[in-house]
Amino acid sequence: MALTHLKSLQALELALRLGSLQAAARALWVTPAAVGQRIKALEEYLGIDLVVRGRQGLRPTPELSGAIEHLRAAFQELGTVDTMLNLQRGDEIHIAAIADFADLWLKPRIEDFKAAYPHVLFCINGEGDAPLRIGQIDCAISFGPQHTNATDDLLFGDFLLPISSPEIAHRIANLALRDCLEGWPLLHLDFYKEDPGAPNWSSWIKVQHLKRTEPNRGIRFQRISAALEAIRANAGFAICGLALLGEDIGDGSLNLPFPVSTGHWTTHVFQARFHPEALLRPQVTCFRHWLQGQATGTRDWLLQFAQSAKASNMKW
Amino acid sequence: MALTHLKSLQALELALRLGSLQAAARALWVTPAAVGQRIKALEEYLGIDLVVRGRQGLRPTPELSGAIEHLRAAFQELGTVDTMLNLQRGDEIHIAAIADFADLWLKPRIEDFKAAYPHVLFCINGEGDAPLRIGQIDCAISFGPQHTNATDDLLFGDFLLPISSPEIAHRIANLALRDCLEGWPLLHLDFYKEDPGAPNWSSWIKVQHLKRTEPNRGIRFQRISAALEAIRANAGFAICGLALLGEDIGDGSLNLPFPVSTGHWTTHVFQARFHPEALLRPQVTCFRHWLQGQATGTRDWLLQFAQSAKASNMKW
DNA sequence: GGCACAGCTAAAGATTACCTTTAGGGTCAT
DNA sequence: ATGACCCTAAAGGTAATCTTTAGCTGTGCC
Repeated sequence: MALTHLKSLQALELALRLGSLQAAARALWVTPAAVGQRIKALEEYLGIDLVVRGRQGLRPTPELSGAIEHLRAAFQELGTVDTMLNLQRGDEIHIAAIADFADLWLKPRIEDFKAAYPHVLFCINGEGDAPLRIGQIDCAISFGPQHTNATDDLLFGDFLLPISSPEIAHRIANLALRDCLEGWPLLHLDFYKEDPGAPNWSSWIKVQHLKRTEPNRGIRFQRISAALEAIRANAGFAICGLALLGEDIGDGSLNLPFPVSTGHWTTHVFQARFHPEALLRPQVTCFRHWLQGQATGTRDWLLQFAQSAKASNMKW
Repeated sequence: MALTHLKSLQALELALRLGSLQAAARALWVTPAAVGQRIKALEEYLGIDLVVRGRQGLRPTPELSGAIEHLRAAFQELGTVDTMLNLQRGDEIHIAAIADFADLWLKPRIEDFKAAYPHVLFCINGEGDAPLRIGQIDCAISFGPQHTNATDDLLFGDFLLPISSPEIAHRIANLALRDCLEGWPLLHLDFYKEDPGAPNWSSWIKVQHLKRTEPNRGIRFQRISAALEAIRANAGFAICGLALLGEDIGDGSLNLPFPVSTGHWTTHVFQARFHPEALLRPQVTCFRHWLQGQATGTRDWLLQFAQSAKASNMKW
């Protein structure tokens, strides 16, 4: 009374769906003869014919026709099971991401993914759960001119605005706008230096008509995270992309002392390129979709934020 | 990329559904160790645990939990496929039925069943597609007092009414009712003789207050079909159950020259008894349901027919 | 605690299902 | 015709999967 000939049923379903034994054989990674044998075994077990080899492909016999839709549904479900279980498999995803992006955007979010797929290990820029292996970059995330080819996923461009510590923001709150910067150190982030659209202090001050001596003087930072650290310690002001600040804006640990309307979009964008071979692994594809979803969230958040400049020209 | 470990998935689903490896092993007709191996093989292939052996049964791990419902659905569908294909298998169903019932009710209808399940062969009272084999009665159909036990399926009781050929019906159409029978032969069917509720000519005529000499005289028939033949040849009248006449009433090849209100229900009923072991074969169970459905159809038809006596007291 | 019992696990050998290979026979288009 | 394509048949080998046997672990009972 037990269900037998599962492999025969599988072959039968595939052969009917694909229309030929050969196609089914390719899908199953076996020889066409094996598929024929599987089906024949079931036919002989049942004592009835199941398929007729007609011109241009296979056709089911009347005896089988009633069961076909159930057969198809069954293997559809099994396919889903297969995918879901494969997603839970142990796998290492190796990511090479520009350091600031990895530290400030990717790593804080990736715990969310790891919670859903606990057996997936990450190696980000050589560090993480999985050890570094040579030649194993599944996903590279860069910041640069937008590529229009299909192999790159656009994540988002950023929105740059001066930031400071809450303390400094408080101290300048009552000053006239044009005097706000005078006297404070200006921190310069190398990160955006190549971006033709990203403002530096010199250009931003000129556009905003602020009073400021020596706008190019100040400390240069190669790493945004180091600059943020300095800013939290009241070291001065920096022009930084909001997307990388994440919670720091919302929870008040960093402030935006100038109107949103003074911000500018970068022309460079963050984009991810996946190794085509890596996308054969369901985990990688799953991660890709997750990454796209997260990026869309950030993009929408930035858009809404920048939009708010028009609605209310408030200081933050 | 092909779906593998089908047997493992089957064992997994069964073990989870039944709650233990042992129960699954019984269902699959293998040893418990084999079930454990199947599941373990899948676990090792995936590299993740799928079940935990907790107190009182198996429980799925979080990694598996999301896929369980799909797994269950898949094997539910496959079970349906299995049943449907098994129904199409070649099988012989051996029926012992009281002859008149077999000839007049069962055989005319059974073509319908055979069309749906072309590979099922029937042997009815030793005749038919399948040869007679000793000790192989799957279903016995009798006419007698209704059994109240669960092993007998009630099919229907019959409704008895005088019948004649159309010609005779036409000839008596203008006579006074009480003179209708006088002069015609009365045919007696042995079939209903044991039934205490079934009228014979003598009792029927007395109740209807007809004028008739020697109501017990006439020809006796052991087989209803022979009597019907005679009636079609204008041999006279017979009191017969309508269920066995089938199309003959509807298409006018036999007539009911007296009002429906003069009819009587039998106290005996047709009932089917299936061999318990035979019911393990899906074809037999399927036939049983078909038989019940057909019997219900006849029962409803009879009821509606008898009911019509009250609505319109018309002659047929 | 000691003990039997039930259910799962481990290891090894046996068996069977299943696959590949090779060869052959249809059908269709050139 | 003839070659391409696809399915079928038969034979042999491989690997999956089963059984057997023994051992382990927790549970209930004395």
